[in-house]
Amino acid sequence: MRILLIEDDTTLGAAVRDQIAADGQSVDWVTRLDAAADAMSATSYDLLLLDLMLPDGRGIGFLKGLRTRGDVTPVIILTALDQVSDRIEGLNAGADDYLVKPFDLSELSARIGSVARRYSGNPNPILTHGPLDIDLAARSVHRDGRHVPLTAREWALFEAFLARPGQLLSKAQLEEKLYAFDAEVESNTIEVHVSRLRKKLGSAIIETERGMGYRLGKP
Amino acid sequence: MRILLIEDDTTLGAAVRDQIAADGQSVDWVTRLDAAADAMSATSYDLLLLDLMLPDGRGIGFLKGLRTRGDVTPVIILTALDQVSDRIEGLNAGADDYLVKPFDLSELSARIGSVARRYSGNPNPILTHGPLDIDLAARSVHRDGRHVPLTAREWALFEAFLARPGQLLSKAQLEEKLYAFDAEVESNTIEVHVSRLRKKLGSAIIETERGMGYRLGKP
DNA sequence: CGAGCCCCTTCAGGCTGCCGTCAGCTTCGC
DNA sequence: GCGAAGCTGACGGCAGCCTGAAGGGGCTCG
Repeated sequence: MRILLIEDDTTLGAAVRDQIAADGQSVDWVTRLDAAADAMSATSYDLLLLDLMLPDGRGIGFLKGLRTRGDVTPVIILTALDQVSDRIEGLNAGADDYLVKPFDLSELSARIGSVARRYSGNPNPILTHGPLDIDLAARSVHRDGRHVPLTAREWALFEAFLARPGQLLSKAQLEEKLYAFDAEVESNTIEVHVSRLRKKLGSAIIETERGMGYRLGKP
Repeated sequence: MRILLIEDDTTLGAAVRDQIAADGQSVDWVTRLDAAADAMSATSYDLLLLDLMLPDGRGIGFLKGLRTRGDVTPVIILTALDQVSDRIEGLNAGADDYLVKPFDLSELSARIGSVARRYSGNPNPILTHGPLDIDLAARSVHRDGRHVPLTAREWALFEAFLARPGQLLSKAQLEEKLYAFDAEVESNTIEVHVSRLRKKLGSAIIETERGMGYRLGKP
């Protein structure tokens, strides 16, 4: 698999390059967007690792440009900006995943592997939970074999439950998971999203513990 | 798991403390390095969360001091400095992980869980008490392997007993624990809830000390 | 640049079941 | 055996939850 790394921080870049190489992949490393464009016209890559803050522009624009030209090469965003808005912007721009710096190199390997599997035809690991088949990497859920589309918030909420199966999660905890550290929510948003998840995935999927919170139901 | 939080920002500190508590861990929070040293000489902790910039010195020095004295308590660094040099310095000084502010509280939980697992091997600590298996984080109780659902009040009461095993707790103390300061309870609410707990968990679980209060029974 | 669409948040009305209260009974200490 | 303290079944009120609907913001497409 050929990977193009676009990162201007030389220390981090070298570390990432070495990690990928150690995983047995082939890497090209550039530090500017124009160099990235050159490299991509010369070679076809299977995956881009894209820093968002670069000397000659923001990576978001570069990514949007790619997608509007119909390029579907998988992209993982590397960013120090860990505002939720930036992640959402990145994903909306067509990124497949993101990593917030600083990150573990092993985590990087895992995400690369996940994206690679998604595009290589090898099936991702599928969780099954009752009538549900969940592909975490592809962010897709099937209910009785039928694909159920989830919105961003719904997926985030569902993921929070999947991460701690059977554990009780208070509304406060779920809000922390869905919103930024400082975000203020002053209504029953969580209830509404839980309600929508139940409607889509089945009413038994999430159990209510009155006065305490919610938990993932038994399969 | 006992966690010591060393952080001088009161807003962030309170948020972190609440998150950890919500995860079912026990937290002590200090704002200075000398207070941290005091706390550590008084108690043994399973994990330190260490801010690097503190009113009475840099956390790095504190951490190095710990390690040279042979202390191997896991340390997660919390820092606003997201320079690579600082991370490397922190890790070289003997930190096990780091979090760059601002960070998601859920991410904090994940890292704590990861360190905890690395050092204990258990995903969630399970207390056993006679026929009961208690998972504080998940807020679940199993009796002879069967899940016993508790309501909010029942859980709060049960937690109060678990926090002080074997210790006598007066009805007044329990009321304080269950209700806000200004609470007015003018009946036998505690008796009723104790009765309900006994019915669910077994009659031996809570012993009555006539005229004095209640205590958790022996396993 | 405007229209249309989708998603998210907010709100309100309705419902469920938890909790506090009470009463009658049991247990305990003396 | 007597009084006080504790136990527990029953029940109504209301806090907490559910959900349909509406409004607004952002994105896409023409």
